Amino acid sequence: MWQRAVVYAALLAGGTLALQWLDYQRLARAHSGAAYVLLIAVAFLALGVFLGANAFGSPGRRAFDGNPKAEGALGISPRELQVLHGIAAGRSNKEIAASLEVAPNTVKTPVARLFDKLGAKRRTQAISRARELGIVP
Amino acid sequence: MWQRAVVYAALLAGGTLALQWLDYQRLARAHSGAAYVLLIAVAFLALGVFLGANAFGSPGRRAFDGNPKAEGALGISPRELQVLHGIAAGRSNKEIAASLEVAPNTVKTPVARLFDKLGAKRRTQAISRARELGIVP
DNA sequence: ACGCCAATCACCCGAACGGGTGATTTGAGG
DNA sequence: CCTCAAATCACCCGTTCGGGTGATTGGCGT
Repeated sequence: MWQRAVVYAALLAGGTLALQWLDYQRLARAHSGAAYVLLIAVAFLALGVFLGANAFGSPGRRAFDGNPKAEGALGISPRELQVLHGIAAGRSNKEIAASLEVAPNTVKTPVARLFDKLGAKRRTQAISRARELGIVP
Repeated sequence: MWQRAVVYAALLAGGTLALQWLDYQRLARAHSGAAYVLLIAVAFLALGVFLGANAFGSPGRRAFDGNPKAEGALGISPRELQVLHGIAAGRSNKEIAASLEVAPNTVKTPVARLFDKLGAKRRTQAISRARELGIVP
């Protein structure tokens, strides 16, 4: 995205300089200079708006892909992540176990380990922590 | 915010035109015109970036103000909302009761009513539903 | 006046959870 | 080979939660 914007900027700047050079003789006459400068200003304003919106805007529109850094730092395993998403979706251990096709007792182990890793005492706190860390949306 | 940007734009445009007019004589000489045009272009590019970022960017930076429509439609009372925020923050009934300065038994009533209104069977599900509805961030 | 609703609170009891014990299996790495 | 960690699972037992019962009070609308 930044590469594309840089290309656009280079093209526009290059075009501007080229026109400047070719029209240098005309620029010295009448009032055409003021209109020309305004045209440049408007063009660059539009480019700036485009760049600003794309560079700084709409982070929410990107697909959520978790926070692999935090997951790695906390040592969250793939299974723990699966269980965490089940918890955050509002499901009980029993329901999570059913969807993972394991016994309910089995779910309790990654749950307990998630609590340790997230510093949580209960499910709701684990969700809250995971959201702060960007691990769940 | 838009008003401020418009003021900035008007000032910059006005300043540009004033300089244009005052320097019209100088513009007809040497290469100073190319440098001048580039200066204008850069200034408007910066303004554009600023406008773009603020107009289209960072929706997350706005203060979260809930979803009063959904709250009203579901009939969620101010107390219930307080309790919901406590739940979403990962707190136990006991902790929520302490912060609201009521008995733990008292918290259970709005909790139960939130579950009814959100169609939830447990706290985690209530959080999930409330987030879907935009009631909690 | 009455009815409704929210808020407060107590209590009963079952379910789910969560901390703890333990066991086994598997796979990766040294 | 050994060690370690993850995953699987069972069980014990205490805590929290949640559905239910009930009561009282206060505010608002009819």
